[in-house]
Amino acid sequence: MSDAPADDQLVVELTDLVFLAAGRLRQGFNAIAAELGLTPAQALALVNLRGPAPMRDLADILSCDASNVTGIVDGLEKRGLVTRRPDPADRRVKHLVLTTEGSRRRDQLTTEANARAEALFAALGPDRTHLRDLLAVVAARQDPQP
Amino acid sequence: MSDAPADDQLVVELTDLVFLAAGRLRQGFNAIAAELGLTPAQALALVNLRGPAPMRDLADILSCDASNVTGIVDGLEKRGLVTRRPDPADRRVKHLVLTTEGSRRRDQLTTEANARAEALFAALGPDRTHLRDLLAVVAARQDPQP
DNA sequence: TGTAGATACTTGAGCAACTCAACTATTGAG
DNA sequence: CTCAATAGTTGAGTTGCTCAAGTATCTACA
Repeated sequence: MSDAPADDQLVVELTDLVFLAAGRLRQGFNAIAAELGLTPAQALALVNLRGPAPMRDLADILSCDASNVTGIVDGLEKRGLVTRRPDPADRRVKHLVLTTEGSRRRDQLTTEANARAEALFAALGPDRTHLRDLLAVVAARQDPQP
Repeated sequence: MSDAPADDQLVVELTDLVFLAAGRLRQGFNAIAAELGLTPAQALALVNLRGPAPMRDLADILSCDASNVTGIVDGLEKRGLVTRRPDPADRRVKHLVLTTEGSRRRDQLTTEANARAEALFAALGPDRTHLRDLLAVVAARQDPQP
């Protein structure tokens, strides 16, 4: 059995550091979103819109209620970044399609967010692959506790 | 110069993994908070209350507006977990003091949250120290971009 | 075919968590 | 003594979310 208090301390440190890194990344993302006139949720939806896809799919990706997506997409549509296109094969479904401007804004968002992330991880140098591998092990765990 | 597209891909992976790990940790924390009848913000405030401290300090720790703390502490006080004690030396200040029940609930929260975090990081084995060291490098960076 | 149950989306009510501006009470510095 | 700064509160407003209910449509099966 290993040293329990030291173990505890390590887990606390890990938790704090993960939250800190995520916080920096999110803060950067939100700042760019704001520059582009988007709320964080709208920006998050936008970067997850590649091809045309039903609204339901977006709700699944964002793992939130469908009614939430309605509001977020309303905002994107009002800004002319996205349109709802009815699916002829299933008239319940509306596909979300990026407009030209929406596509442009989405690319800008991902590019700039990536640049910020790049800057954040730059200090690691080649160890970045190592960090990824370690985090991948954590990610591979099934959701613990019901 | 290194391979730009591959670099980009790595940064995207790192970003996703950090968000995923943070998401799991937060989800676990919020679940425990809910079990204890606390909202996430209340739980976060509670774990950051050690000794008696001015409300201002808590606002700084949580890096949020002072008026936000007022509401959160109202909730904790209504649940009997915390009391406001006026500072005799500076009558503008109110110190937040944990009640016995508040202390108990706080310990429970930290203990259980730690157990969940422990479970999340368990798959790493001894590599946990390595992960911490890498994340510490990231954390050491000054906030990039103004 | 007809109908019962599932599914996609919307609407409305409501809550949590936040910010900002304005206010009161108090303190500290000149 | 006065004036700017600070601690805390209040109220208005926003965002992001959930849940319940409703409409329209689809699917399966008896």
